[in-house]
Amino acid sequence: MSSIPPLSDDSNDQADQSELLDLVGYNIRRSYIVIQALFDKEMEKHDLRQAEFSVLSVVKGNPGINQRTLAEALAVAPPNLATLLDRLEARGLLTRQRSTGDKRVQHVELTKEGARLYGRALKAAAAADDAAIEKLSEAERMQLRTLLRKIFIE
Amino acid sequence: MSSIPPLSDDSNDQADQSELLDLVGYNIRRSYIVIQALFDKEMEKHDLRQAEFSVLSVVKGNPGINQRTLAEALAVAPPNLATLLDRLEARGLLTRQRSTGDKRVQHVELTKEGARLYGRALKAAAAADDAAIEKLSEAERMQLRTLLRKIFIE
DNA sequence: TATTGTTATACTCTATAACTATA
DNA sequence: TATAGTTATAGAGTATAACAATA
Repeated sequence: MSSIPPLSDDSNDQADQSELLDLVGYNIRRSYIVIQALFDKEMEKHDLRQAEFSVLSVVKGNPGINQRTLAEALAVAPPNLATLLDRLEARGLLTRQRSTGDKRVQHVELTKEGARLYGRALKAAAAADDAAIEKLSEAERMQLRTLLRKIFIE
Repeated sequence: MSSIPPLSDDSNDQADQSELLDLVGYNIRRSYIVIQALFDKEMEKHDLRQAEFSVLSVVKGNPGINQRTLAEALAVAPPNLATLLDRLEARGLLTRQRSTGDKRVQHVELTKEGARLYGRALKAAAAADDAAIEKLSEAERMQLRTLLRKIFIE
């Protein structure tokens, strides 16, 4: 006489999450988790966090940018940008220079060392990016960037 | 004789961030910030955070799911799931029931109140989602979900 | 009065180590 | 020994209030 096994504790089950997957927001969130992990792992080598990398990038592309414009471009709150810049300045990666015109304003620029580090970090960032989207064709990658941009560009 | 104006403090400039925008990861990050803000605002009405909403959703779709499977499905660390469930259970939205087979396992289910709240919250979530992707056609929305899923589905 | 940037601080999210009880 | 779940805690990220200096 065979005994009836206990009800499954669904030990090896995969959960159905179809309602969540219908939401674009949830798909963005999950993708963000994956790409963030890959990015952080690459960036560790250069001792840079995401926000720090993006600061270096925008400062490099906009030498002498002021902090307000920088904070706005990166969607970072001004108090958090201040401490971000403190760290990067202490590491000798950038400089803050008081404006001669409006003395409230500070102009931010990369140092040579900052530009050098950013150059290396950009390659690492591109590598992480590639790893995350390895399953996408070149056309799909372009498409993805375009679609996402419609969400956050005003 | 006209005086020369001081160098621009780029007061109204927009920063060039083309190198960042080439990275899919950065586009995901920025979109995530936008959609998250819309989502949170909608969810406030139901006193639910993102992680709490996703727990309710997966439990509703998988009644009796155990915590390990739930944690894995949502990419939430077990200790954080435990405190998440504490709060939801204290609010009477779900129950944890010790398995009769394996007494280490707990089975999670929504209460009637939990199911009711989730029903309302899902509508709010869909509204936030729609607001974020209002510029996308139906075909583009589908496309976006498909592309993103290729990043985080193993 | 408004703006740029700072300091201090609090809150949330996420991650890890150490534990329990069961298997 | 390994697994399910918990507790405690630390860290990072983000947000707000109050301030100083300048416009």
